[in-house]
Amino acid sequence: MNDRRKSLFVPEKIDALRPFSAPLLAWYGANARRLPWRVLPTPYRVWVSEIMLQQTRVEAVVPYYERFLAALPDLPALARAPEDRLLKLWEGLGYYSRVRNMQKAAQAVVLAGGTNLPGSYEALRALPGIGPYTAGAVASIAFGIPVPAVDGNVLRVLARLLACREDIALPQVKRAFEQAAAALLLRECPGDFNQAMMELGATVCLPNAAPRCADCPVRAFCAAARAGNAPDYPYKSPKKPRVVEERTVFVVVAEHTVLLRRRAGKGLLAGMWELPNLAGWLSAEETGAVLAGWGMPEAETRALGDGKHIFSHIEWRMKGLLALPHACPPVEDGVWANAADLAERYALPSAFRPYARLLLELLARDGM
DNA sequence: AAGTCGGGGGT
DNA sequence: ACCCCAGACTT
Repeated sequence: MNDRRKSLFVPEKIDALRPFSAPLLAWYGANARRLPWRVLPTPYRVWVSEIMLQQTRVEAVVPYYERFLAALPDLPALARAPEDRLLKLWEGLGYYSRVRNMQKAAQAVVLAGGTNLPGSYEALRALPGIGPYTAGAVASIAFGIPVPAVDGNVLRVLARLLACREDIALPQVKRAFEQAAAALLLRECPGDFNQAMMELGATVCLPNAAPRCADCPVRAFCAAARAGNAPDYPYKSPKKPRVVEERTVFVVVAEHTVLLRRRAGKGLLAGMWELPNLAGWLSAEETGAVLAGWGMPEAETRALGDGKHIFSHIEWRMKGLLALPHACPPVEDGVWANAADLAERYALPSAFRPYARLLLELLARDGM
C-alpha cells in the first residue's frame, strides 16, 4: 500500500496538534449556539437536523426543523407520512431527495421491526441518505460513539491548522482529513468535539477572506495563522460554469385556480409541482399552439416580466406568459389549484417565486 | 473522479 | 459575480 493517505499528514504533526482540543472544548462550552436539535439530542432529532443541514445553513434550517418535528415527531410517523406531505414540509429547502431517502431509511427501520435508528456507525451508514459525514455526526452526537464527522467546516479548519494545500474536493484528500480527524477526536466526548470543530468553522474560522483569527481559541496551534495566510486555505479546484437555459413559464389562471403540472419522478425537482414551462423563449405562434394543445385555444395572453433562478449547475432565464382561458380543461399531469391548495397541498419549488406574488393576486381577484 | 441535485446569504 | 454551505448518490 503506497497510497497518499500515509504521506499526506505526518503523524508527528497530528500529535503536535492534539493539545488544541482542550481550549477548543472550553470555547465550545462557552460559545455554542443554542440550536433546537441541541436541546434534546435524541437519535431521531439529531438525524433530522443532520439531513436538513446537508449543504444548508443553520439559519435556513431552524424554521423547517421546528415545523417538521411538530408534524412528524418520531421515526414511525415519518415512515408512514404521505410523500406529498413530506415534500410540502421540505418545500423551499432544496435537495428534495434528502427527505425521500430519509423516509426510505425510516421505512427500512420499521420494516425490520424497529422504532428508532440503529446505534452503530456501520448500520447508520447503510441507510439511504446517510453518508460518511451524517453517519459520523449521528453516531457521535446521539450515541456517543467515537467516530469523526467531517463536513466542509472541519475540512477548512483542519486545512488551516495543518496548512495543507491539497485539493479538498478530491475524495482521496477528504479521506485523509477523516483519518486526521479520527486521530484528533476526543474519545470521551466525541459529539461535543465534532460539534466544536464545526462550530468553530461556522462562526470563527470562516471561509474565503473572512476568518476571524483574533477570536480563535486555537490560533496558537494554527499553521496558517502563524504564516498569516489563513484566507488562502483550503485549496479547492475550480468548478465548472453553470449552463444557462432559457425557459417560458406559463401562468394559466381561470376560475380562481392556476394550472400546475407535476414534474417527472427523476431528475431536477423530481416529483415537485410547477408552473408549466418549456425550454426556449417561445414566440406568440408557439405559445398559441401550446395553449391549443392544452385545450384552451381561446385563452387571452399577456407577456409577464423576466425571472431568473440559479440552481447549482443550471441557471434558468425565464420569460413569463399569462394566459386566461374561459374554463379549466383537464391537462395531462396537471391540476387546477386554488389558493388554499397552493398553501396546503402542492409543493412548488422556489424557482417559480418570480411569478408567485402575481399568481396569488390573480387567484384572489374577481373575474379570474 | 466527475456529474447531479436547491436554495439562499455573504462578500 | 462568485463563494459555499453540518453532503449523498449515480454514473
